[in-house]
Amino acid sequence: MRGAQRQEETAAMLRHAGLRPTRPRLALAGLLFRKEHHHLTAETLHDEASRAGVKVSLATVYNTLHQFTGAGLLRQVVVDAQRSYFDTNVGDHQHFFCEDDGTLIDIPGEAIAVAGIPALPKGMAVECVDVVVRLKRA
Amino acid sequence: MRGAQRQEETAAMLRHAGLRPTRPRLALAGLLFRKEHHHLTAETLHDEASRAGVKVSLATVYNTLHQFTGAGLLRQVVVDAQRSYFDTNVGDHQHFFCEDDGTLIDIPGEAIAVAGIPALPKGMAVECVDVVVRLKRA
DNA sequence: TCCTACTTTAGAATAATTCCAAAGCATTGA
DNA sequence: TCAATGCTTTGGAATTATTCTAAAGTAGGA
Repeated sequence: MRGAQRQEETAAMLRHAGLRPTRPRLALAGLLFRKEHHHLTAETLHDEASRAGVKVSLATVYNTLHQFTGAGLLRQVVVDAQRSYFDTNVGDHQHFFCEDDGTLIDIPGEAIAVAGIPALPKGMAVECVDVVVRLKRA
Repeated sequence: MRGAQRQEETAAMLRHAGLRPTRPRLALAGLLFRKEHHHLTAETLHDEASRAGVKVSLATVYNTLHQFTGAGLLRQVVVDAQRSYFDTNVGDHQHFFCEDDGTLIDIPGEAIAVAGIPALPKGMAVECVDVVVRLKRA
């Protein structure tokens, strides 16, 4: 049975991340990682779950997204003061952001390069470098 | 009288930006541009105004910050889903962001460089490129 | 199976920001 | 200079996204 096997793989991934493979986490992970990379918000994932017949509270969706982000399974992209996206692609890459429709588009990590970051303040370490190229209709 | 002259300069700046030099706008501009560049939030500017004896509503602070940003007098820096800063430095530069204390530190534009931005989606133009180097205590 | 600690949940609470309709001014032309 | 006109400001309510809370549920080990 395919579904069962995938579920077991997902459970292993969660355990590996130090998270118990609970029903909500398995369901959300299933929705998040079933297909190619994409960008989503807590709200859209919650809706998607509802549509898929999975009943999880919005609070759980937020908890799960943050836990997954902390575990390196997701990446959070802040583009706007009122909207924050989660990206299932945690590889090296950056984003275009269309201000008109709020869409995110990936920029491959091989393409883009940031050079010349100055010496860091004492005792600090770089966690990540986020580049957002903001676009608007010409 | 120095104050009066500066006020007139500020008024000219606002008119040039297509904004009527009203009392609230003159007062806030005075606070914003009186000293070297800095980073602030609507809340901190509102507090600063109160302390300076200027009575403006928070709504007006928000309006004014957005109008100034639209006019190119300020730049908005989004670092966090719940906090957005305004920067009085609209010149070419980027930022370090200390996740621990929520501080912003400038990175001079001469220092940092972003290369390899791919072809833009049809009909789109780059509005700006924002780089945030996220730091945490080592 | 039972225990314990980790999770989920619904709904309240928070925080930042925007909306609203009424009252207040800056500007312009007579 | 003065009034008419339309842009502005205001306080408070409304909105939105997110987090908190306390109680009920569940996974995993002994």
